[in-house]
Amino acid sequence: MNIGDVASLSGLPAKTIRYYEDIGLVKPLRSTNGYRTFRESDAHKLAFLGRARALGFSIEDCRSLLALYDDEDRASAEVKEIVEQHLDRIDEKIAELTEMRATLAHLVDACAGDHRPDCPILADLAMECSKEDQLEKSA
Amino acid sequence: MNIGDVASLSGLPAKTIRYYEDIGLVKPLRSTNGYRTFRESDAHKLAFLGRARALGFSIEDCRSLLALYDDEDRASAEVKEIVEQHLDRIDEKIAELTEMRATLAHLVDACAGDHRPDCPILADLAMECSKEDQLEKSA
DNA sequence: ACTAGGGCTTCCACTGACTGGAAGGTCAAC
DNA sequence: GTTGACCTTCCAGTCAGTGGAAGCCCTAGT
Repeated sequence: MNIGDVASLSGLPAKTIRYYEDIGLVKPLRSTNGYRTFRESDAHKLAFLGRARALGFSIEDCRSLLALYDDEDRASAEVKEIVEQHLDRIDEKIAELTEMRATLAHLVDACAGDHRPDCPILADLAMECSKEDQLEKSA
Repeated sequence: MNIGDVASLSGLPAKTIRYYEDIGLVKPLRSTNGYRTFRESDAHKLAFLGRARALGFSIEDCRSLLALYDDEDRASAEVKEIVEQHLDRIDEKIAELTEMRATLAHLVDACAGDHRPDCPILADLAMECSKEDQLEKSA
């Protein structure tokens, strides 16, 4: 298989596949004309990578997961460990975004959004607020 | 004020402040020895930037918000527009992460996480599944 | 035999928003 | 006068690709 074939099979851009070879995630053969030649197993690995990346795993996580995938004697605990850590990072991000969301929604609500210059959003970002507001915030 | 002073006032690292000058977000003066000299207004802008960045606004959003902050004749609608768009992007991200989270949590639940090699997580990533499983997934 | 096109190759530069570090100038205190 | 903290610039690296240029390879059509 040439790179275009695995690209359509895996859904990954050819550029990305070349990059994955660069960083050692796949090791396709080369035919005499210099073209990369992908085996079935390479195509599987690329599809695996595509799905792992879609689930938000970092490249280094993917590298570990691929190694475990290749290792017949792995302990499933090792896999689970990686996934659980990733899950924790996702939970942190969701919490962070949710907090931002709440603050922003509050600001949007408070802003008239008309032609006048008065804007509680800018006021808040600039912290042009009274002592009461500050106490309220720290509470 | 030197850069160290505004750094502690704004909570931003000095490196970041230099970077913000590089990209034109702040324009401190220079004293004869070459040191940056920050005015009160610069310190305010940096604090503004710190808060906007903490709320997840991109640098380009920050640039627009700062311009509106400086513009006495702004319409608050312009500010609100930027914030609402940002809010939409955040909602998208939360939705994306929440979906990932659900899939991953499902996988973690299904994995024994012991010394044995059998691992539904890897099986799923590899899509080593029967026709029934595929139907179940697409349903 | 020639040419057009599509696919493939490498290499370099760019993204966002910094961060780390090296090499060196400046300043206040001891 | 020297130590140490602070400041300067510049270069390189982060993460995970993406875009583009220059050039080879292969097949189909004329």
